[in-house]
Amino acid sequence: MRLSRAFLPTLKETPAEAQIASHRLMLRAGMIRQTSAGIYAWLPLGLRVLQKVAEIVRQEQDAAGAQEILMPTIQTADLWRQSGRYDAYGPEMLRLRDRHEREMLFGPTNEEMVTDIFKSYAKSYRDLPRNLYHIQWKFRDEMRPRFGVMRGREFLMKDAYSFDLDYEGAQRSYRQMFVAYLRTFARMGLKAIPMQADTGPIGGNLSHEFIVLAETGESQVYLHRDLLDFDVLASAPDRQGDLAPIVDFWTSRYAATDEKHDAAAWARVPAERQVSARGIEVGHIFYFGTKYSAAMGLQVSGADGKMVVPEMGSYGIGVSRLVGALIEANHDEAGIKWPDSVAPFRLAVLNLKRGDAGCDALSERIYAAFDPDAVLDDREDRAGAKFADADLMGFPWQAIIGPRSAAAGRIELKRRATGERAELSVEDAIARIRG
RNA sequence: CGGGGCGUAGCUCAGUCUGGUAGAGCGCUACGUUUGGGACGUAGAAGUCGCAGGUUCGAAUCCUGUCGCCCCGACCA
Repeated sequence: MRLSRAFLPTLKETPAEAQIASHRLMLRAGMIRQTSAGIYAWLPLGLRVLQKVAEIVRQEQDAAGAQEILMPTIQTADLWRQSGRYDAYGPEMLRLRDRHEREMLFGPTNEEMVTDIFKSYAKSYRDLPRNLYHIQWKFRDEMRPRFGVMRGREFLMKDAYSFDLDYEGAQRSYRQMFVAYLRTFARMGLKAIPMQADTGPIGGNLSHEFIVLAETGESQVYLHRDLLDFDVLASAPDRQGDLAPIVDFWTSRYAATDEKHDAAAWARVPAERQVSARGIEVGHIFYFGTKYSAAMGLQVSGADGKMVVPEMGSYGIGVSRLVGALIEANHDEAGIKWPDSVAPFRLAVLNLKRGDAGCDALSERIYAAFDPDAVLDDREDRAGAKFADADLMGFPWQAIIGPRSAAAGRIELKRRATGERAELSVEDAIARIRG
């Protein structure tokens, strides 16, 4: 992408409405544009990140055996009346009427719908277990949207729904998702810690919130430092095998949000291993038994010929919220510092002297090596403006090409995250960026 | 939904108290000078002052209503 032709509008000043870093930076970097309270248009830079985040989520869901579908945003009230949630949900649900005065709604979640769909086809115990997920826009009419995409009304969410024959199976499905979540967030460079969450009327211990630590987090959290030190990606899980040991490792160390905080248990964590911090919830998994399967009339024939009501769980990841959380966890005064795996572009090529034969040639060479995963700043701007924009938009690598070094056939390579710089030949720079 | 605040140029804001024909900086356009961390000069374009009523000779300014947005709280992926 050549910046001289790109729609990547950056702002020098911060729009007044933005309070927290991620919101400020998303507006300044031209990632999003608010269209009304809690509702945003995603501009090219933001959309690329959103898609990269979604793709990592997708890969890990697929690896965990879940299968992608896509359910509609608009649902009928009838479906929700079957579960009793149409009346229970309250004004958070955006209710609509179509031209025939039929009652509709913009889905805040999809338990009813997925259960209804699954019910149409699943007839036998052989049709289980299954896990279906989709990545779709949701709407919750929050009383008070805030913090940009962190707490919007419309948001992109991955939600998966598991169907199992019995509680043992539901536990296995839960563990698959638990492990998939650990890997998903780790691949984005985030330390997301599973913390015991409210299980509502079901009870048990099969509900966890995945929390990313960030200064601007909405809730206070307490955890054992072991959980932060553990390298999730160091070994690949055996998904066919027993995942319980992995889950046990995470759940045997103390980790709780404010609401679930247990001072007595916390006191048993060695003082030097105690971490108390602010956190952002980026995922939530839970088992809810037969709540929806029973309400929606889902049952299948068991091996013994008797009808069985499947056990279900649901597993959410706030995809659009993650973009905000990623920035909260990776920024400085100058702007965003994207982790490689989710960066909108891997490299920014800053041609500091457009028209200089050496600068132009080197710029084009290194740009061509990474296009379309690179931007070329070929604008008619001064060097300072280019540095500022590249730092703001947070590309992991900057290839800085000025007449001084270009004359010697060399460029300056800067790593955004660390500020580290090196003067290299184009070939060496390309190799370094490829990693 | 309770409490508070704000709507004036693309952005950040002044002007409102005390009514008198619309302002600044940044950004944008043109030209010149600059050229490694958001340059400088000159000239220029750009605003139904959120919207609707009302008061007044005259309203961004006063009054009434309304819509929108932000912050704190309760609530929440």
